Amino acid sequence: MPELPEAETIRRQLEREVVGRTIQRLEVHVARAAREQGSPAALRRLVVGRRIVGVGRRGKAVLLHLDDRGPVTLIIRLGMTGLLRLVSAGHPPERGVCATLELDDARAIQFVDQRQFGSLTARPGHDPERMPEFAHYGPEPLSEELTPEYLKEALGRRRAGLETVLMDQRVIAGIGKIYADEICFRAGLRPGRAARRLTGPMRERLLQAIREVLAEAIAARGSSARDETFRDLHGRPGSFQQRLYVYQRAGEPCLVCGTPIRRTPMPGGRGMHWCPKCQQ
DNA sequence: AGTTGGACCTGACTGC
DNA sequence: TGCAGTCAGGTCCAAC
Repeated sequence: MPELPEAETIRRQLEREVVGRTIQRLEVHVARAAREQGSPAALRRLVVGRRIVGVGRRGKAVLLHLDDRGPVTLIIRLGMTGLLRLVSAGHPPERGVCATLELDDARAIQFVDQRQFGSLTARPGHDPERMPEFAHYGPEPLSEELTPEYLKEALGRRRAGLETVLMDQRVIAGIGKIYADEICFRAGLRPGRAARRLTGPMRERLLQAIREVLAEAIAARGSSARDETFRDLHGRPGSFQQRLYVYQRAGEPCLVCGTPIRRTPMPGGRGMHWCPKCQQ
């Protein structure tokens, strides 16, 4: 599932490849991909003919900033299985391709999304903070806005478990299942521990773990774990799956102490992976 | 307000 | 071999 590191990997690659190009055509192969916009035609009207002037990211979403005048942003939400692929024009839309953005240089960006949880939405302006999608989003985890004081405030009133809170985009934007598991491990904290029961030193460890894990995962161009379909813009897998300590490792020995990794359900039935010896 | 559970989706896997 | 059931978990929504 594409989370912040995967979205950032795609953002960096798009920035190198497509800034300056104009969107000549937009083919929507699966109408559901434009559901947030209302219709494929409405989406087409807003993006076709506009030039890509920058590529951004907010949380797990990739942002294509279009036009200097009459600014529009194409918000690409990857959902569970979404990815972008840069292909040559005329490349046939294979199974799973939901939309094709044809550029003016005989190339195209394909939006591939098996499970169709992702979406494409165009909004006026370039500032994500003014878009309804991100109105409730918490700070970017790698920005200076994420401070020990903020964490104390944000975790302090939450009765829920730490992992649940880490995955709440209102608290911090961009963390999903894989990195929530890994951050908890790196911080030495059990994912089920009540968020508001963290001490000051624990929050310090948590903050450091968030920054380290996400930065390392970006450097590794994301994770393509066991049942992860993630591929970057050029179709290559990431490599962070080789450095996962707990995610999807239930029953296997902890890489630090050898204790079998445990999997326990969190509210909603999803599993948290953790080491009973390394995590308090 | 915070929390929980279900719905949306499809492919991979499991068990009979 | 086939087929029903289960799991995966990002995000939104309804209900407690």
